[in-house]
Amino acid sequence: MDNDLNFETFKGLVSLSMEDLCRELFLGNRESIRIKKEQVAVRNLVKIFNAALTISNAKGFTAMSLRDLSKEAGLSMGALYTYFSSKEELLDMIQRQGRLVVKRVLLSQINGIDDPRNRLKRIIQAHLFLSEVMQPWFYFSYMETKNLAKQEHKRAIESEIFTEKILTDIIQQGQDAKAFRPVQKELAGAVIKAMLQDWYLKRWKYAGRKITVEKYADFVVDLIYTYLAPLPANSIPRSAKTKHDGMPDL
Amino acid sequence: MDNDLNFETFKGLVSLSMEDLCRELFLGNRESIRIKKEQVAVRNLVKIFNAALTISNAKGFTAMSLRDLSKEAGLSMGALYTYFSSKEELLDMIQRQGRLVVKRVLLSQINGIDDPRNRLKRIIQAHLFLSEVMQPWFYFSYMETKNLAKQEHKRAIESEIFTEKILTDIIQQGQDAKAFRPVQKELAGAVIKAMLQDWYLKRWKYAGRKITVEKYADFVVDLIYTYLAPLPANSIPRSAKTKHDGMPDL
DNA sequence: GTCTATACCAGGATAGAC
DNA sequence: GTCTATCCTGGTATAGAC
Repeated sequence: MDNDLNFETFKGLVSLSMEDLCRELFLGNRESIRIKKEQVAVRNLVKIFNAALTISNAKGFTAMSLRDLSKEAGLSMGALYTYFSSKEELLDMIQRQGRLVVKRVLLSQINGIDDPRNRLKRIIQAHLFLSEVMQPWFYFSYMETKNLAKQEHKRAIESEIFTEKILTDIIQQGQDAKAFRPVQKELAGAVIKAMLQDWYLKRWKYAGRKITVEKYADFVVDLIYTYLAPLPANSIPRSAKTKHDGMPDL
Repeated sequence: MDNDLNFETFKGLVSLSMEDLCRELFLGNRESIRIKKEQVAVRNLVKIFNAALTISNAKGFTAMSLRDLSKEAGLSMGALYTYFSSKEELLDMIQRQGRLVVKRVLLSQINGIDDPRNRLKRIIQAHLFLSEVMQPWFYFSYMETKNLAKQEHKRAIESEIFTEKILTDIIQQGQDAKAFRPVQKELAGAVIKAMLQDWYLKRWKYAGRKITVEKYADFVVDLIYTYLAPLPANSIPRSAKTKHDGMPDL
């Protein structure tokens, strides 16, 4: 039994129901939310965020009117504006909460795992499982980044870079320990990230093919283990042309 | 010298300047464009499409007003409407022209290459080089698919599946010929596609790191060759758990 | 805390002069 | 072929009753 994580276990470890997320969001944004009773506020925030994510992910946040939102959430326009002061603030709240949770969960999941192979496997599994549980949030964050104002936009990019750096650091660590062969870690990190993102961006496709998140995780881990496996001592280099060429990593 | 393609050669082979693309689009849409003189029409279409792609890719097609577009293109609102009859039609035109070119170029590029390894390399290179030349179109197509009406939306998805099927067919062919080891070709195709898409979706990132499209292509080809390489006869399977398990491919 | 009614503006679209 | 002026809908946001 190695350091494997399965999806059910993961779900048990993290509390990420819409209600949990909205409660945390409420507690972290009390100043800007006019409603003071936690019960009421959380109940309505759940309705608002569910509706906002559903509509936005179907036709885009810009195309979602607040009249749409009001109808879908079952609250009047006036009520909506007691939870946020502008449409833009609603956008920011969703993005901020998403980033907060991602950072916390990813870090906690790799904490204490030292072996590079296990660490790499775990971060891949954790990212995929997390994006499965919070699929609408991840999809939304990705698609609506461009609609953020400068400040929040910058934070979104930092968050993206942060995740990627976890990956490249692990690869570096594995190369130092000779557990991985020398490859361009920067590109390797980028394409792993691309594969992780594809899971939540194309979920309809994978669902239609009955591919579970665990199967996808196994596949990605296998692919990347194969690529990073040290060469047997007597073997011919797999590619003379494209192996590590000393290009400086960022 | 194998069947390699470099980016300069590719650009010489295909005619894909904005003017070429707009001329083809004009000739293919004469009914719906009120302007009849080719010279005038093509000149203005270039302005319109450049402006539309620039603004849309910065803040989204929905968020782009026709007043924005009019200003950026240097044409009046009235003039714009002689080239398309509604904002939605403009969207459809961009998407249709994009799909048309992608299909034609990809098929022509792999035509005549029979060896599965070379064929796989070529399709990866061709897709990356094409998306490099037409980056704004690719980015736009990806991001604005959800804004399409039902019919066009369906076509966009078909086009996506089409590209992926080229990949999985090549993998199948390579497996039949024992040039590739048995893997889940459906998942392999999906993640290759994800890597190809990352190139045009995150171009700012790669540009900032001074990674050229050729370097990226080499990296992806190397990664996937390594993964698909047949196992040496006496070796231990790389992963007992995740190798091909007879899951039906779609 | 929540609703209804309304202000006000920006959006897509078009008519008709040139 | 192109522009300006204008129409009208539907958007965000708020005031004030309950």
